[in-house]
Amino acid sequence: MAGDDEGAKTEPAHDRSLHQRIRADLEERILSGAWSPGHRIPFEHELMAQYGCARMTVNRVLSGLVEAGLIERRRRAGSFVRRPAGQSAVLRIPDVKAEVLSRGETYGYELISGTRRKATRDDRARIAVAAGAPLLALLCRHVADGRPYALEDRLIALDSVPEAADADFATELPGTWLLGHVPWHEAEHNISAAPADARTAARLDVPVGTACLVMERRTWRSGQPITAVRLWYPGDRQKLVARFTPSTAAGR
Amino acid sequence: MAGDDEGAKTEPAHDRSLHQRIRADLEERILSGAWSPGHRIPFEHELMAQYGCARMTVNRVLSGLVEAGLIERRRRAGSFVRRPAGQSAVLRIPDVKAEVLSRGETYGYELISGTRRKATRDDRARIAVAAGAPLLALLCRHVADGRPYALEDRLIALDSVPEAADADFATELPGTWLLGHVPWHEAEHNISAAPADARTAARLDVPVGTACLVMERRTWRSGQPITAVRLWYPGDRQKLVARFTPSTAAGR
DNA sequence: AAGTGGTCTAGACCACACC
DNA sequence: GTGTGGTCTAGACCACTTA
Repeated sequence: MAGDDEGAKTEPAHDRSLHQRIRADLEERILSGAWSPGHRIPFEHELMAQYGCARMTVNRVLSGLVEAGLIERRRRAGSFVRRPAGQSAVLRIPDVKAEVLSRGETYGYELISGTRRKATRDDRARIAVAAGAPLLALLCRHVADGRPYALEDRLIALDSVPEAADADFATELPGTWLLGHVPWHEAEHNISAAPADARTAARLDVPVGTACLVMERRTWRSGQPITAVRLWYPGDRQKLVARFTPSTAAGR
Repeated sequence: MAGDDEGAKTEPAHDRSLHQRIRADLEERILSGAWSPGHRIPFEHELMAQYGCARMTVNRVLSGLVEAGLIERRRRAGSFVRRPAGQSAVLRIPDVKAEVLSRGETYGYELISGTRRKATRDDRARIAVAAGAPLLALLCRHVADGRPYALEDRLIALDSVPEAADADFATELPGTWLLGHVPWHEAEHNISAAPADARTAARLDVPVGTACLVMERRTWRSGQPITAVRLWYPGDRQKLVARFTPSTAAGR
């Protein structure tokens, strides 16, 4: 009969649904090392018997473990604990304003310059638009507690986002504005360290040559470049934090 | 009858399974902006009718979209396209050897020093062990094409990984050895920029003050600290690359 | 009260890999 | 062949939320 899942209801078991409990059970065994990499975990029909549930239920759990990168499955052979491949991490990059406010500092923003121009050779190394395509080039400063916090050097492809030409970036953050107008897009981040050149150092109010964290982000939507932004953070003021939890991040 | 999924077999449709095609359909609508944030997507029973399939099938798809952070669901109300929150990215941090080899350069490794000591105050700021707990402190150099590539400054908690005392880190990479002995663990990464101090600069063969990317990683397993490592990369030689694909990374 | 999603069942057919 | 996972069905009961 449908619905009379014995294991699930006769034992309330902390409110979690059956598949969540099975998932937690298996994850615990894998992450604790009780089942080390390469170990063959029970077949679906064995888990069905152990938990007294339908095959669909254990299948759902195992599919989730595959998606999380914890196991791999081979027909006829079974399911196996994966070896964690390399190190992956989920890096959260909040927008600069939220970042400053979360540090309990006051936030300020200034548009230093905003110009419209046709893509130069240098621009095209940063953002993959056609030669001569119209771009909006912005330079802004983010300020925390009155001190320069980060310098933002951004290009926006006007072919992809023509409305940007009419936006007022003196009052609205380019990143926020873009998220509102082009909500979902792919992104690639490049993080490196570089010494501040004379102009950058002046704008950040740090000595020339100060080690800076440079975050470059290029985003596009279905192949169309949207924007390329370079953020300069004086190294001692900024840290990027990333957390890695095996069950969340796939090691694939 | 079970198995006679009309949509799936009468139209082979590029080999993908039914739920994969539904998933791709919905994702395309969301990511293209056709369904913008806040939009209510069809109810499960409507999707059942549209695709001529069982409710379980569309439910599976929608659950996947929730997990991917693309939609949120509310009982009685429906399912809604989420607004992408902040910027998240999946950062892959390969082990240094793989990193060098993937650049097509030859890889070399040297153990500069390896000492066993009781945790000092400074150590305990980096790795949360008890005062006086035994630590293994390693200093190693990674070499690419004969040039110093990165400096690795690592602490290993011997209380958590006693076998590390007997490992030969002159020949075996500490990171690789640890992955083999403590396969799954949580990690936290801190990425910043700093100028190379005199000793670091000498070991990396760069001028003092060179902007370096400093990656600090602390890992533990069920609360037990395992290792803390600090990797110094001369800024101009190293970039961390992260990609963000909405359907992969949850914006939660 | 009604309608949504959340979960689960007990089957089924199929593809694939190994024997 | 045989046994595994991959997928799908046509129901079902329940919890929750909104009207």
